[in-house]
Amino acid sequence: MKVSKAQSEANRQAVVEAAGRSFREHGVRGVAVADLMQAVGLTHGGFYKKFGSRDDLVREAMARALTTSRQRLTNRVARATSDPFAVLVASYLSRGHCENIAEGCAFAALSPEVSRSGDEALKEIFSDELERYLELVEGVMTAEPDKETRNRAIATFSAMVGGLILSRVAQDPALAETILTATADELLKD
Amino acid sequence: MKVSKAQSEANRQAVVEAAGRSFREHGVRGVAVADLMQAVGLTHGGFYKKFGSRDDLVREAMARALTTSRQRLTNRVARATSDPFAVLVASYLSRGHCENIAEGCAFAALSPEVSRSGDEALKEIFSDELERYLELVEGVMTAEPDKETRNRAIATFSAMVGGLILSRVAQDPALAETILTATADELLKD
DNA sequence: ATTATCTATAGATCTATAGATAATGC
DNA sequence: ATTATCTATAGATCTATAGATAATGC
Repeated sequence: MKVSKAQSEANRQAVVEAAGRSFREHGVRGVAVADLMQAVGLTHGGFYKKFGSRDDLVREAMARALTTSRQRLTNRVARATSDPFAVLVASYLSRGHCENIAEGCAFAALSPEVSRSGDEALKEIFSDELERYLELVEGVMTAEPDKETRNRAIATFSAMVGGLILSRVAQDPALAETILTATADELLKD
Repeated sequence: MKVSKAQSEANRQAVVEAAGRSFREHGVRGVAVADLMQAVGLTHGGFYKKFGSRDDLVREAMARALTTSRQRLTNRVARATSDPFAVLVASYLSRGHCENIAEGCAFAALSPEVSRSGDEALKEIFSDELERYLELVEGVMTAEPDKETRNRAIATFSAMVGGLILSRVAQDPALAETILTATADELLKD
């Protein structure tokens, strides 16, 4: 029954990753501790030896999910050969991102739920990461940002997040696709 | 204990309205049937004489919330003296709307939660209303819409919804305000 | 007589804890 | 000996139903 210390830590990390995916896919309230432990092949009893509370896991999983997605975006932009801004917008407003909510942007998946959370620390995590996402967009737009650049970065990220969310609401696949492309095209216009 | 037929119907409508507000404020999963009945001054036992199921109420309350918000927007735009598009954008991306989630746009409050719902009829309600909201934006932009107008309407509504959602995530009031104004300014620029 | 609402409760689900079990690590 | 995990369960909460109660409406 017992496993090595290294395996136990690996199990813990697996729970954090499974939680990040499940919370995005089913909502923070839509996942039970037992589900997460089962996803990693454990029973629910051991959960509280790994985490102080369910809320602790929510915070850890969301912080990880947000930084991972941001770093993935950063890497894609860095690898871009021609227009980094176009790569940023296109990879965010892509069909793959729209359909893969479990590994996608946590802002698009969970912002409303987090906004109304009573967990102030969780809201701080989202709020702090929002600043970093905005800095990322800003940095992609220009090497020497000014106030006008920042405002454009904010408007850009608003459209990206809103476009992804609305695309997921549209039941007609053609409309879902149009929302992604129309929003991206408008951002790349000016 | 018993009330008149008219009063009973009034109670039913009050439950639908309280549900619309509570679902937007606390999330669809964050509200219990007993809470809603209590908000109207009733006990939870009578709920199932008024509604077939909790899911039935969710659909009815969300359909009502979406059409009510849309009609309110339509009225404001119709009453606009100069620039209807500016009125549309400014009233959606306003501090009042940001702070009043209970009576605000259900797309901004609940889209992600509805997108992952297993209730196909609920998703159809959101999807169908999305089309009507897009038609509203389109109609405000021009009297004779073409494909390019529609794409701009889509991109506009994406930015509106995303801006409102991100403004609610920002914990710093100054950033919350900047997200609203920067997104609105960018939409009014071209 | 009918019925809108109330009280009470069954059954399901979830978080968190307690104590048992068995493999690790000194 | 320590401890990672398991089984079992307490306590809370939620949906839905059953039957009682009392006011409406024929």
